[in-house]
Amino acid sequence: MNIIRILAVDDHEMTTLGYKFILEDSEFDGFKVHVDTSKTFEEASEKIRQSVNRLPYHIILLDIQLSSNTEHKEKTGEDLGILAREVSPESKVVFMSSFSDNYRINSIMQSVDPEGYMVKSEIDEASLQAMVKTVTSNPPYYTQKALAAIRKKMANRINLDENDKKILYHLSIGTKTKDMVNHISLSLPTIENRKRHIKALFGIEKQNDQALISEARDRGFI
Amino acid sequence: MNIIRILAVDDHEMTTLGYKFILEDSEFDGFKVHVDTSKTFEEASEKIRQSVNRLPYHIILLDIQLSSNTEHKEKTGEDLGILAREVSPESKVVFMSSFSDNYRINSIMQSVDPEGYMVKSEIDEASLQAMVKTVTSNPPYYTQKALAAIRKKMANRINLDENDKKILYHLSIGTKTKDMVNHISLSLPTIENRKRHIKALFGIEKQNDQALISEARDRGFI
DNA sequence: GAAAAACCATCGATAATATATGGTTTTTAC
DNA sequence: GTAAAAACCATATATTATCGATGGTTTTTC
Repeated sequence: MNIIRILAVDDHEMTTLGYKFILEDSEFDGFKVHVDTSKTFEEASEKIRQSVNRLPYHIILLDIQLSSNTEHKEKTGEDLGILAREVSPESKVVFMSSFSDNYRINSIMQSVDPEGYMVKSEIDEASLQAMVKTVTSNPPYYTQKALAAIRKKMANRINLDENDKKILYHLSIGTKTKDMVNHISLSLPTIENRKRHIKALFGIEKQNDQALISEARDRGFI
Repeated sequence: MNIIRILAVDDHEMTTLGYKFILEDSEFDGFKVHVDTSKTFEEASEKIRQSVNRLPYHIILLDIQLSSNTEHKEKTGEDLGILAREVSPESKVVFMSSFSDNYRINSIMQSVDPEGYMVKSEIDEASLQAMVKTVTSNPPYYTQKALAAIRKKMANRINLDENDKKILYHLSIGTKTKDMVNHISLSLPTIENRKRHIKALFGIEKQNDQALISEARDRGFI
């Protein structure tokens, strides 16, 4: 009987234990599952590094929000995914996240391109089992909310460049326009100009920022 | 018992009859299914137009390749999808296509943004039933091959404009560079320049067109 | 090996973008 | 309500990117 080795990373131990108990008790065709767990970025990256010398993990399950030992640098599950791709390219990466917003999902789809993305509210025994089967045999596996976000993005004809997306992102988290110059390498008038330009693209000229944010969210940018 | 009204459009009658027999014989929770069929663009568009005056179709299943009565204008399932969106916006649109190439799927995701996309080789009784359930309650529904194409596209950081995509498309169907001026409103030197530029973006400078095509296919553009 | 096509480099023209400046309108905070 | 802050807008200039013309070299194709 083959063994599928899984590493589950989440700062809430109950969550990873849930995955472990469900998956190790499940019946699969032709294989059994073994689940390791980690609670921090450092612990998980160490386990991934060590695993590649012996038997790499088949699947790595990652929460996005991770509490870190070394508080000064905030490392997320996304960083862990990027690291996993580098040191353990054979492993399938699956995100298990509370986030179902477009910006996050789009970002992860580009930086990691994971074999799976599950929104936590949609995870249950059946979907966990289906995820393992699909990811090992015929990826990808996305739950419905992740799919809906992906669909929104795909349906979009408008393609904004990196700076435009940054502007929208900062707007959405409440950064003041005049402070954006500290995060984006553009001058203030240019940022104002681009905002006006994006509004025109969205067909919401002469309206305030709230309209812009809500339209951008609707179109899957944030 | 509620009735879910479906219109299935395919120029091969056997195919639509297959959908009809399977779905009308299926057991669903709380509803039954009735399937109308059409073989041509004209017949289907007429049925859709008439339906909105009485009871619009809940779901419209569209093949992409359609033979047309009036041979002079080639109307495809994609055009029918666009038309359906206009005249019957309540209806869910699902493509049932042999095409699983990225260019086609991307194009349809942008022009129609369908609630479902099924690659024909992946259609069976179970997936048909799952599609109807998902599309009516919580869209979208994509089969694995469609999902794989969508994933490829999403993972792409590079965004090419319409002209670039046209160039790649024409390359892929064997159009000669010097003939592209007839299909794209750019001069020959500009097209050559853009090809060089795209190659640079893809990291395949100083290589021939075959490499460009294969890289573009790999990245989900064609 | 000759013709066709693709490829490349340079250059002037054009269009898009960035930024500085100075102003008006709207929000926000007290 | 009012003063300060922020957002918004218009104009002008500089910079950059893109286009397309020309003429050449290299590679394919038959």
